[in-house]
Amino acid sequence: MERRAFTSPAAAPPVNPAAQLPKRYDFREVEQKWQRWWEESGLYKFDRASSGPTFSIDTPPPYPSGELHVGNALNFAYIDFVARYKRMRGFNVLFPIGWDCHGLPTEVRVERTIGRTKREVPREEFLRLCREYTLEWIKPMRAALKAMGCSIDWSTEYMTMDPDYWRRTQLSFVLMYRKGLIYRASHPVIWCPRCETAIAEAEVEYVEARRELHYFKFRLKEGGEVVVASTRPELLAACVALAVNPGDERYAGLIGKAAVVPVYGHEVPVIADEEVDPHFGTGVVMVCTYGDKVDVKWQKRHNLPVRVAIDERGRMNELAGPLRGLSVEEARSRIVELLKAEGSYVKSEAVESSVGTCWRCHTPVEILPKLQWFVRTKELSEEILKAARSVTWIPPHAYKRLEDWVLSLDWDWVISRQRVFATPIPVWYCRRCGEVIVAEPEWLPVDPRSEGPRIDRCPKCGGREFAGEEDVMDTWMDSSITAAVHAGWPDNLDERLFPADLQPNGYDIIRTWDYYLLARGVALFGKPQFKAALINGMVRGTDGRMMHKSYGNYVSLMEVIEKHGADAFRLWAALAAATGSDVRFSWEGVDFARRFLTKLWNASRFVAMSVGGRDPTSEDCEYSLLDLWIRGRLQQVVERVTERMESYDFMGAASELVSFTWHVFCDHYLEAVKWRVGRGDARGAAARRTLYEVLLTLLRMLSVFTPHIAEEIYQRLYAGRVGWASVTTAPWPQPEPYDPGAVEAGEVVVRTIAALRRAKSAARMALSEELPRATIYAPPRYAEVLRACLEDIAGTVRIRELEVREEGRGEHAVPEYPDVTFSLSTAGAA
RNA sequence: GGGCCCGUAGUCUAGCGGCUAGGACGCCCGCCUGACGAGCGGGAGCUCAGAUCGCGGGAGGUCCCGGGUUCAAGUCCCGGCGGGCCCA
Repeated sequence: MERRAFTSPAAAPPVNPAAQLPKRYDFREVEQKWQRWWEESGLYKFDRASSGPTFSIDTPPPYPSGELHVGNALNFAYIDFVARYKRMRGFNVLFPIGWDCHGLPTEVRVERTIGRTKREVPREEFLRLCREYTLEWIKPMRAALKAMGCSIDWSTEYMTMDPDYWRRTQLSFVLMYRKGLIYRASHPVIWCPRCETAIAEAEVEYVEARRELHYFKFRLKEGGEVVVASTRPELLAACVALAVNPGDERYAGLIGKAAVVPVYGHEVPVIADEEVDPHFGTGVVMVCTYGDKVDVKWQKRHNLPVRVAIDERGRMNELAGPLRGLSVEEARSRIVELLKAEGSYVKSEAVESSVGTCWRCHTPVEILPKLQWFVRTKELSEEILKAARSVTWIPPHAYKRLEDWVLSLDWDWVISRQRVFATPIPVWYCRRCGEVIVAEPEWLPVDPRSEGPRIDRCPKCGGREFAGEEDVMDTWMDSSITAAVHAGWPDNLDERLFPADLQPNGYDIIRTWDYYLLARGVALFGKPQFKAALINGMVRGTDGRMMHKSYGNYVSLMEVIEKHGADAFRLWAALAAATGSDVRFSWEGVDFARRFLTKLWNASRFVAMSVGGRDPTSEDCEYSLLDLWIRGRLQQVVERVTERMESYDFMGAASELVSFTWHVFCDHYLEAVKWRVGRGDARGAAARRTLYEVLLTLLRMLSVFTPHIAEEIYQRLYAGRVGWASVTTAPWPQPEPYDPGAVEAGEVVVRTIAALRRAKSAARMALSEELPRATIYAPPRYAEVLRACLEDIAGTVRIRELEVREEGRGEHAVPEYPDVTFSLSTAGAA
């Protein structure tokens, strides 16, 4: 029932508000304490019943890799800044969390962990293991998000591998199929012959390799011959054309003629294409289906036939005739022999080329045409761009990236994968007539790999036997509907939350995450799934390169948090670089942030000490000019910080807060009130009240970046008198009217005090040593305010007798106000 | 090859047409003040240290190069050079 004690904001927070602040700030203990309390008290839960304005965040579900890296952390830091700020601005914030579970990396890791491949284990068993390990790998990541102090509503947590999420993904498939936006067709895919699966372009690793470039002759049908160079002569059987550059006058006469493929004897046309490099080889390239990605493009562009010579295991098939049954490598040397025997072979030379390989097994990949499921994204392009233009992009040039991507797309989106751990495609085929049976919405979730359709007969031919689709969906099919799912789709879509107010992600996934979300938004809902996209930069290692374990510049988030604390990390993240640009990790930067927190803690100790057991808000106050000055300066800071938070300028907001707290509040104001803060009169009370209130306002704003220390100070110093359960959900400070004249006048006083202290120090006097006498010379407009603050100046600098004169000049000047000068008389002098 | 971003002191970073280009780290010098170094003492204080708490001061910059627009350009335009990301 401990939990119950925490659920009510009225329950006593686990600190004694009257206690003095300990000498040292122990972030290890403090941060965990508040993280636990925030979560257990449900402080950051989205309030479904509330009628207030909402703010919904489409949190990108992290991939359960086992460790939250600093890149994720930067993204989440930004999200949390926004969530906390909006909450304090009075919004009912939805900050959900989920896990994007499916995918090849998990399959591969599971295989490695159990030491067997997915083909050596029954599918059900393998899936069970994938789920189990995913749960394991989520644990440390969930812990890291909590250790960062993210104000996530954990009651929303979901996993894309949950049956309930499957249902949503599959429903989106069914709805899009019904709209005619999904079709099945044969299309080339990148194929790993060792893994026997299609893989995504992103999973191909290009390696530089030295290969033999073979030169051999094609006979022209009308007579004559042409020499072609290729690194893959074994694909001659799959040759469907020769291509030359249209600007290459050597071959101008060749275009349109027919050539005869050596060894095989079939005829292929000579075509012209701008993309042929006339300087490579002989300038004549053979087009095979498929040697590489360019072949795919050329085959499509020139409407060439498809001839497949390689099978799924990477062996040559019947079409390859004499090469049949050989592996690609064997076939390559064999065809060279055959060409030589035929007299078609010319020569070979070594060239450097990049070879696509499977990132997990490093086997060179092939391109094979396969029956696949597609989304008609090409024809949605215009609508997608229209939707994208209605979104606010932060920074604005992020839109350009998306636009370039959309316009450069050649193919529709292939959504089927020959894998295991993913959402199944809810489709069956009639064994007799091949009819496609797509699941009805009420059948979902369903796994056609182990379940049949809920019909007895094929609606077309009456057949009674069905084959379930073995292929599964691209994981982007799961994660491209998150905004809608967060808002309750399909069961109870909350219109207030959809489209999401904020879509935060890195620029590296604009072409995937943002693009797919937009495409699916348009396809399913006729609108974008988000209103604003906040695009963050990448985290680089201390050496400036992308952070990668293999580069040795990897820094673990948990290491940073353990050494310096979550607040230090968060503040560093805010200060490291402008929103949207890359940030370079630096231990010095984190250390700087931590030193600021020490400063804030010490300043708060001073305030606590000054206030003592009194209630500073109920004493009679006689404000001095300096009190009005700091209050005015604070208002300016509130305005600026608010402005910067509104434009997602975290660096601007955080540095404004840091420099004001440190270099205005501590360096000048605190020093200037030390002499009177302990006095029992109305001037002492004014200083105490001002210290107390200014610090609270700063803590409120700082809580966006450094919630733990802000909460600790608030709970110890303020919670007993102020009614907010937590400073992190207190109202954001509103700018209040202030006296600009007092700010201007106070500045003179503060600068004069600083100059006096410097002069005293230059005279090798201890600052605590009393100066017998000093005279300030100032023109009338300054003299007046300086006289009004005579006590402040004398008290702070410790001058027994201080006088302000309007005539004459002293030996030292105040740099900021050259008209103001002064003289000190050190001990002994008159 | 195409698109986008970037190029500011030894390092990192702000600056979005206008006072002597801000800030941080590092470096050098000085200092100790009623929150903000260590030890001793009941305390005024004393001792020590200062890479480790903090304060003050200082050195350090052809704002990548070349043109142009402008009374005025890190800041806008054009062209280079260099770096990065994405795509081909």
